[in-house]
Amino acid sequence: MTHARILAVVRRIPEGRVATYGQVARLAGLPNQARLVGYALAALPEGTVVPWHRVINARGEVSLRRGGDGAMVEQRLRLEREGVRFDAAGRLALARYAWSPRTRLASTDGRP
DNA sequence: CCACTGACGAGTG
DNA sequence: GCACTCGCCAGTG
Repeated sequence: MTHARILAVVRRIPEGRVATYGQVARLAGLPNQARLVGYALAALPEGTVVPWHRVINARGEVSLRRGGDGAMVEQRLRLEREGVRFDAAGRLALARYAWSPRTRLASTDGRP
């Protein structure tokens, strides 16, 4: 199932890092299928343990969902709790928090 | 089987 | 940066 592949990738996102929908899709072997990632996360059964809050859109912001802004706020709070900072526009520095499968943890990079 | 929906992305003007 | 279009596909009724 495609959902399983997607979730497997999401589970690998380290704390304090984020990945875009498109990136997750690619890592899951599903290039150009970012929508599926969103769909897979939207269909998450309650109680499923995956860091869904670490998945954001390519603009570097938390995506709205059909349910309302409640969970959107929760997602942002969870990220801030992990050290991810948002600017006034509600966006985060993708160049700084974007996760690379090879980068792993360790380096807090952000500056060359 | 068909129509519609939806946490998106990249390209164009 | 904003508005619009097109591509892509699993679920649901």
